[in-house]
Amino acid sequence: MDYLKTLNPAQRTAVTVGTGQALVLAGPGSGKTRVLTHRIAYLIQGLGVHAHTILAVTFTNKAARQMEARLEALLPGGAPGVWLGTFHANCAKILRRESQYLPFDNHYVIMDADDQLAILRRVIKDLNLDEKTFRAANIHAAISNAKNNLVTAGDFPTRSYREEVTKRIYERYQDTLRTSNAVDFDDLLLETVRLLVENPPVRERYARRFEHVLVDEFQDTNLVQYELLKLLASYHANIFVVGDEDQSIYRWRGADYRNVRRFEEDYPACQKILLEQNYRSTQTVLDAARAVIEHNPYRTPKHLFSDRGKGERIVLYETADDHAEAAFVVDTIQQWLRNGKAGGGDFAVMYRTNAQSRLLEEACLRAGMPYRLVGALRFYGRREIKDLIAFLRLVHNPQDEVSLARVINVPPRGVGEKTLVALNMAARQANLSPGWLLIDLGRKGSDSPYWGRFNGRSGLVLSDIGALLAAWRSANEDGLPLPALFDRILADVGYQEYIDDGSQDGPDRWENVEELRRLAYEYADRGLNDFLENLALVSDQDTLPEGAASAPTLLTLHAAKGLEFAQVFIIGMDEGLLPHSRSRDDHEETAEERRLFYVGLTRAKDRVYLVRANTRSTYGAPEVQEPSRFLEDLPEELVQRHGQRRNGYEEDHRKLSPPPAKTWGINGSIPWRPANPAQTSTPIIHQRFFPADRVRHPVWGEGIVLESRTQDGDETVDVFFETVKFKRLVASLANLEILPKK
DNA sequence: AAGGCCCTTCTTTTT
DNA sequence: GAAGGGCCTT
Repeated sequence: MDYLKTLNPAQRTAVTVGTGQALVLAGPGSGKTRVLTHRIAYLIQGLGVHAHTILAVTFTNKAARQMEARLEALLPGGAPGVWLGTFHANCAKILRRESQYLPFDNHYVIMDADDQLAILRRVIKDLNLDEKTFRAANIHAAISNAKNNLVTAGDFPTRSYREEVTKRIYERYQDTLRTSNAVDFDDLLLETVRLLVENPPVRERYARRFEHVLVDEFQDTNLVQYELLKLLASYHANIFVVGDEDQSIYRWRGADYRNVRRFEEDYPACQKILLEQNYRSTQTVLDAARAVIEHNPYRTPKHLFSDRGKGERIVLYETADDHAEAAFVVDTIQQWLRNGKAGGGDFAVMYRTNAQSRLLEEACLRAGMPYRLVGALRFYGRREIKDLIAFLRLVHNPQDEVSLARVINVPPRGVGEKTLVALNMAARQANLSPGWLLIDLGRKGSDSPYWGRFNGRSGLVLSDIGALLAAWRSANEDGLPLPALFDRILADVGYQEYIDDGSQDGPDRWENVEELRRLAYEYADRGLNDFLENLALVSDQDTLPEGAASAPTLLTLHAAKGLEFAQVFIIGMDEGLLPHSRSRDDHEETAEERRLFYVGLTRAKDRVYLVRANTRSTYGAPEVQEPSRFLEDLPEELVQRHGQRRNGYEEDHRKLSPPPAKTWGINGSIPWRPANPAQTSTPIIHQRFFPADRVRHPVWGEGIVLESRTQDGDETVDVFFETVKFKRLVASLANLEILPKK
């Protein structure tokens, strides 16, 4: 067992800990995933445990895949048979197998967030409720929250009018799911728990099967997940969990880091192992991160240490506005790339909200710099993708009312509100789902008993659609391969002509369809069911191509968990963004925002840049921003400040360089010279340009110097030109002429 | 029934 | 500054 030799003592203790319960509290970069994979390898190879009796649960598909890859490296042939996947994927698998005990059959479809909102909007309308008072999104949150806490529609409290109404919506929503032969994300977990609680023989079967249960990111489990684990481990009670309270960032999804403490109470004999050696970051990064996280109450103190040395100070850079913020990030990265001291894949840019990626993308495009964007794009959220998935879902499960409503008139074929209502009415009276009624209409035409329920024109149109659906279903049952089915649907409805309609983004949309088609090819031998299940459970966060990246990565702080990069930019270090305004008044939520910042900081191996903007456009209009309160937590000696003024040292600064007579620059604010010269600068050359200097460029004309610094034997000047706005120039090449002060 | 235009509203974070 | 909904016209 050579692989044990590569572990440090604490890691080895964790990997080889005896049976029973183990709680591994692992700081960032301490080899958490390593411990988990080695543990599995040790169980199989060292203790002779059968792979198929091991259940390993992760939160993201990305993490699951990563573990799979590492297992393959560790064990010859990998560890096939291990139930390795996300909570949701493992539950889907169990539900599919045990559908005989469930209120839906094994052709059930999984409703995503958009589908859920669509159902709720309709329910709210059907109940004649005011859509402003009862917003679908809020109701959705309430229902999801209930489900995460094991509260079913029947159990939903009615202490207030609002709760009463919510309960009614919840019930109707649940009815729609069932008549659609569907579950939502939360049902996957809740129904599995219910299955195991209500059917002792089934519980017994799974509990006996899973000799070992291992859990990653345990701090992010919610109550349903915790119960599920307890049920699954109820026979052998071998449960090995790994987590870090300080990295709990999914409270809003019901995650409760106190499950860590609950675990210790529920399993008093559990062995607790701390992993404190960090193999990722410099001591400066760790010290800064600790200074931040120590402001949070109720946590297990940890002493992370690193032997990587002190490293570079954290750069705090302030810009005039959000455009300059993005420009700074892109320019800085490009500088590193140009001098060959870093590769594109060394960089990550992190932000609190997806909306912040837009300006970054634009800046990258303008600079001609390739980048990888995680999430945000919402490939699966695109109209054309959702359309095609809806067709496929209908073939798989004609009861899916959400999908039917989505595509019954795609491409437009004359089915409007009236026809749809007629269809639904007829279906309800026939005690049949609209989808099945449609198929009957398609198969029998005017001989169908339902034909008479529609006027001539809509009857014709509906039976046409029904005929298509019926034909697709038979083709699928006769074993038509998935890609061929996909093509057939495209051809039958004339989808290409519909989506690539000569408009500007037509070709892009069609390209997306082809991308989905390519994906269908990969599932050719696994079939429609697996394809749909994966589409539902694989998120946009997982679309990031793996392997050595050569371009900077743009991602949210949430998506960054579990990853590491040589250099990390965290942008939007402003009050209202981080911490987010929605969490301002709640201590627990502010604490979570702090953990989010902590997660971001600890992703960095070598360098951190914290960037903020003095004004920023949130909706449309620019608004003045205050620096994030978290910046105050950083010890001054770990930080280098650059860019615009920052309260505190503003006064000193005025003495050093008198403000120019005329207000210039962006939004009327005046950039000043940094208080401390850059640590990295090599003062061999004499600095020629200073903030607020007026300069002339042969091409771009007159501009004003925002900032200048000497670095790597040259002087880099940031200039704001009237013509082309912000530019970063190398002084020796740019041929800049200094103009006399006005 | 469909498409176009204007209005509002909105933004956390994701399986 | 986008996307969805409501209201208008064809």
